[in-house]
Amino acid sequence: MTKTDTVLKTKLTKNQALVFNVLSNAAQPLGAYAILDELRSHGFKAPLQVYRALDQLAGEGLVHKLESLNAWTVCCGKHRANPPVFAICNDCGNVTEHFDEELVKNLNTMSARSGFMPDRSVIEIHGQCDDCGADTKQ
Amino acid sequence: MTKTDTVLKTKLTKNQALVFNVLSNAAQPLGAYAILDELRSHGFKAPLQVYRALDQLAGEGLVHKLESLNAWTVCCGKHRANPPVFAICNDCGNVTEHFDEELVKNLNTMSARSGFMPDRSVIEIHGQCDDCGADTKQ
DNA sequence: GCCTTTTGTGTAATGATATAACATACGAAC
DNA sequence: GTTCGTATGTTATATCATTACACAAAAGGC
Repeated sequence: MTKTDTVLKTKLTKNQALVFNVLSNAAQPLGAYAILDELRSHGFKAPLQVYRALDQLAGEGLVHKLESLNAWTVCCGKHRANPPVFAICNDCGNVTEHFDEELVKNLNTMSARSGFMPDRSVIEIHGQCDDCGADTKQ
Repeated sequence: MTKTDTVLKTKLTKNQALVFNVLSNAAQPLGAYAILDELRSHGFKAPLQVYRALDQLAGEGLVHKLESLNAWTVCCGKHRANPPVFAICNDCGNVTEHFDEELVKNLNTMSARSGFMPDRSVIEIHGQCDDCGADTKQ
């Protein structure tokens, strides 16, 4: 717990709240075992305590899993029903969450062409963020 | 080796060719350890033999990793420079590879807004495929 | 040729991520 | 206050991936 004990939108259980707060205060996405280590001082001893909380939080849309990093981050909260798009910087590791109506339409159109019914979308773009790009332009 | 010993586009090493053929003949994406098991009869003994081949094949664009499944599949070969989009059926597990110029444009536009330079995109849509959707309609 | 360098391969050990199975505690409903 | 569902605790294990080191085979210079 470093920055803030974030206001919770939903009634969370003790473990869910602990995990959510660790993620809220993290500068970058964390792996489940990193979260576990953060919470050992609160009595956490086993990965399952973390995974259970993460699964429940993800189910409520409060956190997302970054599949290509095997890491977790809090939801920015700005994308209503739209699937999130993550931009992941190869250099500094920063991750930003975005959403785009047009892109969602495209995905739906594309899915419809083959009769596919989308349910959950994983969109993660790896590349170089603005800051790191600026750094390398001498 | 069941269906065909697929014609190779590039000069592959022995292990790369073995792994590529296993994936070519698989109905669905395979995990690295499933590939390993398929190749034990060819003398494979350690996961690294599989992972090395997969990394090299992925580098040449001959196979893709499905990040949300931790599994691997051959490239359909139809998407030139465009990032692939995978549709993954929750029910039957079938995975189809697509691409879409419009979608790529959207991703690029979206990235440009925040000064992000895309390099590699992971786009995986989970849902229900046409066949499985038809099954559940009465 | 034959030496050197690069690339591919073999093997063991370990690290990192995730889940199964079962036991216990706690709060709400009745 | 007993029952029942949900949350939690704990151990063990499954699954996915890499490190470190050794050896072999092909490619190029001379």
